[in-house]
Amino acid sequence: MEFVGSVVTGVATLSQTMEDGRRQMVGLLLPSDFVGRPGREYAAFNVEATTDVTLCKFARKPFEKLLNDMPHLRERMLEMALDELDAAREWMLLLGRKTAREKIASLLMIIAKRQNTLKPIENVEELKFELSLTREAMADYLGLTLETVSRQINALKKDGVIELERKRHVFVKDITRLLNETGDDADGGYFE
Amino acid sequence: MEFVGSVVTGVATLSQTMEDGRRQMVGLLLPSDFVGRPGREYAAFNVEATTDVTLCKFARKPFEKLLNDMPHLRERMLEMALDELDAAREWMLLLGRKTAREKIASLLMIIAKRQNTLKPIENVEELKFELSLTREAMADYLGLTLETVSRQINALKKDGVIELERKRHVFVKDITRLLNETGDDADGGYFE
DNA sequence: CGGTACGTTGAAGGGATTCAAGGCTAGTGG
DNA sequence: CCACTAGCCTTGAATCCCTTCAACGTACCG
Repeated sequence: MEFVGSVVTGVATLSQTMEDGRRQMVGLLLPSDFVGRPGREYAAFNVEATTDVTLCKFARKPFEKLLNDMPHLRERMLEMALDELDAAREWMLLLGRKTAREKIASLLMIIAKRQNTLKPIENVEELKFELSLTREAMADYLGLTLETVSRQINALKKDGVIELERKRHVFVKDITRLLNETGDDADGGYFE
Repeated sequence: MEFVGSVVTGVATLSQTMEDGRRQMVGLLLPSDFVGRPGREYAAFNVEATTDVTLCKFARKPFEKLLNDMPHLRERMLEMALDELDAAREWMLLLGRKTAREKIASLLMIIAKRQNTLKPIENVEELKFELSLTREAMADYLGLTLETVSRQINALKKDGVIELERKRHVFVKDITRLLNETGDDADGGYFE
């Protein structure tokens, strides 16, 4: 924990593991996300890269000094922390109450949103993106087993909600169709 | 969302509800917890009091002004947000990977910790506290049904891990015994 | 005393897990 | 060049934990 930083390219995960090996992902770090916690010596969670990652890193101590000198930076940090908290709470709804199928659909939407920078153009109805996670990583994200992830992804494919290419490339013809599978109300903020 | 504030006495909850009624609690607000989000007009989640609550509240706009004038306040807000984020992540492990019994044990520990201000006296082995939540609220906290909550609480009682008085008062003779039921490693930070 | 909110308990059913086997693809070394 | 291995993914069958549905118990209150 000598450093803090920001993801520039690649994907990393934040996770927690129980003694017997059960694992839950608690953070998905995509480009622009912040890593580390100012004002804390130790790390509470495991950070792992799932692809090659380039990081823009700062030594923690000088960074903390910087926080004091630049009020805007701290303002930004607070904003980011609160956004993450909101995301964590959405995630809790997913983990606690959604079905396996809804979980998968939700994850696909989350990844799609983040990768496409989400232009607010309302006419976007198609979507194409890459899953940079293995089935196991998805399972850890969603609180499922990798078998269930595999089955549900293929079920969505069989039902024509998504199309797959080489297991990792997803193509969505009709976004609202996928949106309806997430269990979220209305458009889930996708078009805002 | 015209106000922000801090809980002084009582218990409130932060929750999210799906169209069909499924509900997940995403925040448990106990005395000293902060309510509301500076810099945001609308509320993303429902806040409900589960007991009578006294609140120390501030109009949001002046409070935001205060944040700019007092750097220490913003520092404190950031710290609180990051602590909440850590708590949310522990909660995610609970929701995604723990069994019903582990969930109940974990919830009991969480409430116990917060109500007893947790003196770091290591000799504490007994514990007595009140559940200010209904079975249904616990279910919403844990991502279970209220029936499962009821069954698991009574199972813990039958196994001698806890004792009950009038359904809401819990007495724990042997804390480590309860701790072992949570699925967390070691002491879960209880004695730190 | 009826009504309501909260809690318990039983029986049946189902969605996800567990266990097991096999397929696909890329990289490696003979 | 081609087995050969390793990592990832899929699929089936059986099992189990939790949910669902239903009935009943209890305490409090007008």
